[in-house]
Amino acid sequence: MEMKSAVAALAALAQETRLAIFRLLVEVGPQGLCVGDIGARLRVAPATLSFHLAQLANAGLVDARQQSRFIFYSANFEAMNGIVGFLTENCCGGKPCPPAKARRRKSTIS
Amino acid sequence: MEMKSAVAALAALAQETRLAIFRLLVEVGPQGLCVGDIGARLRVAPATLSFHLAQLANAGLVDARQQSRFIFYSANFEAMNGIVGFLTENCCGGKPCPPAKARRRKSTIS
DNA sequence: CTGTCATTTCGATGATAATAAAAACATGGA
DNA sequence: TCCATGTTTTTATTATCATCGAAATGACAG
Repeated sequence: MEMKSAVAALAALAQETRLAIFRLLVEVGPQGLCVGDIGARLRVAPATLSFHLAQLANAGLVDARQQSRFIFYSANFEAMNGIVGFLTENCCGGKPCPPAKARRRKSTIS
Repeated sequence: MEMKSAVAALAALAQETRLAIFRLLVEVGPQGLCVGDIGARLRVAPATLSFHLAQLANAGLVDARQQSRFIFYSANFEAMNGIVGFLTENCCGGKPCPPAKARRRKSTIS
């Protein structure tokens, strides 16, 4: 994952409603939830919810699949893995964030 | 780390200039860099840089210490650890993001 | 085809963010 | 003290974001 998509993914999660949506989708697993159910559980108006889902989908954090008349959104765990990996590699020096010791690993991004 | 501070930390990193600043500070280690040096290396105007550093500091991602006439900013690795931990626990189900086993076909209907 | 339900798009509005020039605020040396 | 330098605030401008009602789109059942 490079800088630009990392910023996009972080920005997608850096919003209370969207983070709540994503966490809910993580919780329910690969099956996901349809838009109406998400809105009902988080108390988000349809238009607002659609807006946030579009941003999450655009950032690659969620996938959408049509099932009957409903559209089910589910968390994309690979994308999440990518974000965690990016942060770990680029912002922790590759380790689970060491205790401020000599660090000379260089980042692999330009 | 709870939801609100997680959003704040993610928002602080969800900006190209700030992410670049933070990565630079991670790279140079605990010693950090003074504002002028950061600005010189990233080509950011003083006022803009101060604005972003304030946001990073406010989110707890960087620490500032005065040294002579200069103010050195350094990455706060614990805070970074906290973010990674939050994402892993809340958005990956506690695991390093599960395998692609239960993953269905990805039919994004954008 | 037609009606209905689920979701998205449109249009508008208030809120927040990023940027930079200029002024103000430190801090340390002369 | 006074000056020079490093950093932050102020002020203003511009751009982007979050929200919602209303209208439009899309999908299925009959």
